[in-house]
Amino acid sequence: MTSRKKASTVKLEDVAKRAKVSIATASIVINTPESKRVSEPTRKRVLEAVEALNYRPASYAQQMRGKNPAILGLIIPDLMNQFYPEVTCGFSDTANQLGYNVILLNSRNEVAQEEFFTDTLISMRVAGVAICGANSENQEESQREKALVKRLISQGISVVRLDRYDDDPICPYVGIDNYQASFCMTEQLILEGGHKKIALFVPYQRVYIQEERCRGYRDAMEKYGLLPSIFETDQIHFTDINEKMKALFLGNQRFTALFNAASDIGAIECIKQAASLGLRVPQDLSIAGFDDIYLANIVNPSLTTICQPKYDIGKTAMQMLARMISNEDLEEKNILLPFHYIKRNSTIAME
Amino acid sequence: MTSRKKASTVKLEDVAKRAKVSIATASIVINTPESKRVSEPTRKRVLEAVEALNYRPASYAQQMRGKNPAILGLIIPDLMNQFYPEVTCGFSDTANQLGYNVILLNSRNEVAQEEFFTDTLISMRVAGVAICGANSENQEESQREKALVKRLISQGISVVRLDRYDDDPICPYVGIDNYQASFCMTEQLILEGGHKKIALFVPYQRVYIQEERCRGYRDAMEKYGLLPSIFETDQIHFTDINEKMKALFLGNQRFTALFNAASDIGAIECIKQAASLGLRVPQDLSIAGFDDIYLANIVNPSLTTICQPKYDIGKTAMQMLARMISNEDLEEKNILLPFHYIKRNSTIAME
DNA sequence: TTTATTAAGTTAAACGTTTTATCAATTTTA
DNA sequence: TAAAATTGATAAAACGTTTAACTTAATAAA
Repeated sequence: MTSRKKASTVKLEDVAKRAKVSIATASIVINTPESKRVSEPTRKRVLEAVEALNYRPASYAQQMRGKNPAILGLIIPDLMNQFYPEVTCGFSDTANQLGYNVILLNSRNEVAQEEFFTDTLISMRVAGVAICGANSENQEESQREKALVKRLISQGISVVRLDRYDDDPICPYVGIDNYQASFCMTEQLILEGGHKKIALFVPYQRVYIQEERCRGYRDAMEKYGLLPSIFETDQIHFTDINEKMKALFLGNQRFTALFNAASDIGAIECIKQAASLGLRVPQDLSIAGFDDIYLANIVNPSLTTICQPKYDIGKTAMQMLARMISNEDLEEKNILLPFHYIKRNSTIAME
Repeated sequence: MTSRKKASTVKLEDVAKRAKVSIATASIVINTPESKRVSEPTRKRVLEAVEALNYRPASYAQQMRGKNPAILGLIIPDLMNQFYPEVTCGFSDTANQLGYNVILLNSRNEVAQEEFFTDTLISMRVAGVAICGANSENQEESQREKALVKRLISQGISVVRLDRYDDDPICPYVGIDNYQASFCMTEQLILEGGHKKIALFVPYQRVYIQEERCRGYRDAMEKYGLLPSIFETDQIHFTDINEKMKALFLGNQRFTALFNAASDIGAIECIKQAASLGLRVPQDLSIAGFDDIYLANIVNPSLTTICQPKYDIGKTAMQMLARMISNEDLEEKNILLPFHYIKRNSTIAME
């Protein structure tokens, strides 16, 4: 990066000169409109100068004087994934309403990027950070990610976690009850679809929320005396989906339903693979996903899934962050928002 | 917004104290690693203190000293529209690579929001702004939007425009040649599809790029001696699409092709409406869109369209902005990136 | 008249960092 | 030995804004 010279902009001094008053007076006019300390004609002259020069106080100088910056960081793993623009919207719309600005940081699922961003955010002395962590590849990355959150907190920056959380909560989080959601979907497949052999697909990276989904599935199956069957799959590049599906749905095991608890994206990939294997969805095989991205309703057949309140997750995280920043104590440290089971055409329903 | 107190963070003074040196020395160690002005043991003590306290210089103080901020603004109309996350990615990935951070501002297609954002960005003294303007409802809004760009420029802030541009260029822009793209699509429908009666749908808001698309369509039609038929439609809520389609494709005019030049989103809506009217696409009616959003390839039938290089538009805008900020003069003020005609299943092809 | 009070402003310090100028101590050169 | 140069560190100013403390002049109260 080439070094850059600061562009000169209009400053309070210019306003004061034009209005023929001291800098202090100009500042008072601008900051305390109700103050009686300035006569009407003087106030008018200052405001005219502000208007004429289009003056806006430099926020860096205000910040130096002790004002907390109205800047927040939002770290997300992948803006191209349909899930995140909606979360981002919820977060940033709410932030704007509350008078904050948002620095968007797209980590591309790399912890190293997140670490770099963290340094930047500390430098900026942002008021708060919302983070939706990268898909950690392994234990070491998970640790680095945790360290990074702790580093932010140790610098006096408020942090909330989005969507993904942890069994060892180092900061508040906002998400849904993944256990309940997974339990609910499994139960629906059993009761509504009449399935007895249901396979669960989860990613190799067993982050905490994925474990929760496994647990929900397992408990639901056991509640109805059915045998849980959990399979780890490549949910990033889908390299082994085809092979696993062939074994499960064409072999002699004859599963009748597939719950891809990792994501809708993955479930849609499963629908594609089913077609290539000559399986009809949902007649031969019911497929369910998780997230309810926009695509879920477009794809053919449309996808039965768990709807996560994406916009609300972003919105709630922002509201939470605002409260943390102004040191209100949170009545509840973690917030689980309601989810919805959405029945579409990729699963059968018994009459 | 409640007033907020600044959180205390570790400062250079703390580092200096811990290392038992002056603030100046600490600063020198941190900023000029190659400098010979500090002895090895001293340097080591300082770096240890930095490490121990996890010190990062406050960027607002650096900014006050004259360093240009590494912050840019990106104003987009609607993050929920699939088009923009991709542009945003291209922009912000490139920005991060060049050492900049990006404030994302989602105007929700409201000029008033854009004006508010502009104030904020001026306050922050950002180095540059990339703006993709709101869909102006009328002439007055268009003017306000232009005024806002001029205001930024007058404050010494570099500005580029994305995707949407103008006949009166007040700043550089990045996009595609909408005239050529529209001409190309129309010509393909004529030559490849053998169509003679092709309807063009454009939005009521005739922004400049929409005019360009009209012009391209018209010229292509006239080149082959065909009659242009341009229809203004509600491309926001699609309230009159159904009615217009009924008239054109079920009436006695018998158009055989529809080019929705406004967007893919609109074209996909047209496909839906065609189905509800009992028209088969593409057998009864060919439909083409504009943008090539992700959905275009998912929808059934998949959509023939013009592919805009979304990621590259963002990336190129960022590179341009970087050059403007460092005062390199641009060899070309405006950049039109290549587009592609993409044939899919929503249009017929003669053998 | 003298003394408070009020009105309408101004001065100057502070915020955290960088950098220029300065200084003291040491080493080199004449 | 004295002068000059070098080394290693520091003091202080500057950046743009806010604000507590202060000033001056006019007015009101005693």
